[in-house]
Amino acid sequence: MSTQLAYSANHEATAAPAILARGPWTRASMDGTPDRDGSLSMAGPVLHFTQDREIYGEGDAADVFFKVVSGVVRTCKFLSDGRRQIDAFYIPGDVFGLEAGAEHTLSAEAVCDCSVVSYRRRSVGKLAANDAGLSHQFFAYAMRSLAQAQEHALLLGRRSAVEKVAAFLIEWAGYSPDSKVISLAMTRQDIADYLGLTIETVSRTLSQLEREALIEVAAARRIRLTDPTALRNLNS
Amino acid sequence: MSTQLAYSANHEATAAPAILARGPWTRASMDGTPDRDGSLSMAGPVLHFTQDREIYGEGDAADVFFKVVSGVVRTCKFLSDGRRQIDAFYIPGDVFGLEAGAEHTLSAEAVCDCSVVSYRRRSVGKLAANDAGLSHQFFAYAMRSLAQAQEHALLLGRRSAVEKVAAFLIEWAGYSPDSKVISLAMTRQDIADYLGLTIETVSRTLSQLEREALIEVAAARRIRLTDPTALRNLNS
DNA sequence: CGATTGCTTGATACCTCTCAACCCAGGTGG
DNA sequence: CCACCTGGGTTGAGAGGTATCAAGCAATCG
Repeated sequence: MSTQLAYSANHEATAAPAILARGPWTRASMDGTPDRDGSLSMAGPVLHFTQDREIYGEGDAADVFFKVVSGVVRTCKFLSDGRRQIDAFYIPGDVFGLEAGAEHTLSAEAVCDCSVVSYRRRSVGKLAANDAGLSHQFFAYAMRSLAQAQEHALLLGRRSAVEKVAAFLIEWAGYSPDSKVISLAMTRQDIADYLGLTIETVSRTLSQLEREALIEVAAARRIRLTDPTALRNLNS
Repeated sequence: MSTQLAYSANHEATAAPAILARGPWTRASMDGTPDRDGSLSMAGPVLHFTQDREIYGEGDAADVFFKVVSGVVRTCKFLSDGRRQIDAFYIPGDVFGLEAGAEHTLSAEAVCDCSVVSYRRRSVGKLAANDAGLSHQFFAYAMRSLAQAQEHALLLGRRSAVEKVAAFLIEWAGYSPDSKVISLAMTRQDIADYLGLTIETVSRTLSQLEREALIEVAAARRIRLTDPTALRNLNS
């Protein structure tokens, strides 16, 4: 938990701007999001969620969407027997929960204690109708999410456990202030459900990578990339 | 090959309208696509591709996108060692190849001989800028594709081979005129790469389902769903 | 402290892959 | 016309990777 708080604090300090700046094209952030173009009036209240609290469920009315202020959020789907597939993690600055239809197609939950801003979708729709630029932003947002989902499908369908874990580490190194040390907000179970593996396989694979001196597991949630290049080469 | 031709002919006969009507919210079709709202002038020439011909490659300039007229198209990604993940199949009426960025993020190939109409993206963008309805259609299209990709990720990450194959059969039964008999345009390899399996596992699983009397493999590309309900129950 | 939670590790089972042989239908050319 | 070849599909035997089941460890929290 201390690691989680450290992680959150980390991002709260650098805050949204830095993360938005890092690359809107690789994350589900939106430069055109209301509070960036000055029309802050559209933003609803900031909401707080404690760890593992559901933000919305699959099938819930999608009349609002959110932007992460601090902490980390996950979106996921469930099978009736409880199997879970995590679709994406969202870090400060990222937008999630935006839908075309009336209902959410996934659930969203707080990975750690986190706060999010909500936006009424209706008012955004009206705004977009009069603002070609903004509506293009929405399209771009959707297509960016799509590209990520497709990359994720490739990983799930065609990569081995080592490759999956390596890809995960590299992805998160990119979001870390120090790209050599990763502070994870999520549990092994979250990682497993994101990669389509079991918790044990994730753990074993991390141990294996440590044995091979590619990484160093300083603490369970704190991983140093000893050899990022070799790690990257695992994914051809 | 005879089965493929039969399949194509089938769809050519009923043609785009029927397939669009079947449910734009489950497929990557677009009601707002130019040739539907009367501005047919925007459509480029109809192009023909023979089986397995590449329509565009990952990284190619995405200045045009396409709509299937007849036949079936697949979009996919490759790893450097040749592993392939098929992202989606497109049937007549479906739009594919639309991007937010300048480049295609996937490759597209002809599953069987097929013809497609091309559209210049630039002109569509201009049109959308003046037409809130159309630009919303683009957003809806992207979000629909996203929802499909997420469902696909759940399948890839959390379902067993039988469940995957059953899901595939049920999906295609939905696109078939007779929902009990499926005519497949794609090879076992295509199915395998779509489901994240090997060709042998697909074959074995189909045999198993036939042994259990859930399906009947009339011909390699022609499958009758003997017990659709049981098949559906496999996916909880 | 004892209990709980998250994580690691081990032993084993099982599912899917790999490698290989074979079948079958269609097309080709002698 | 038939032998042959080819491509797609099926099936089998065995290997391997990941899951399952179970135990143990460390940190946190009451």
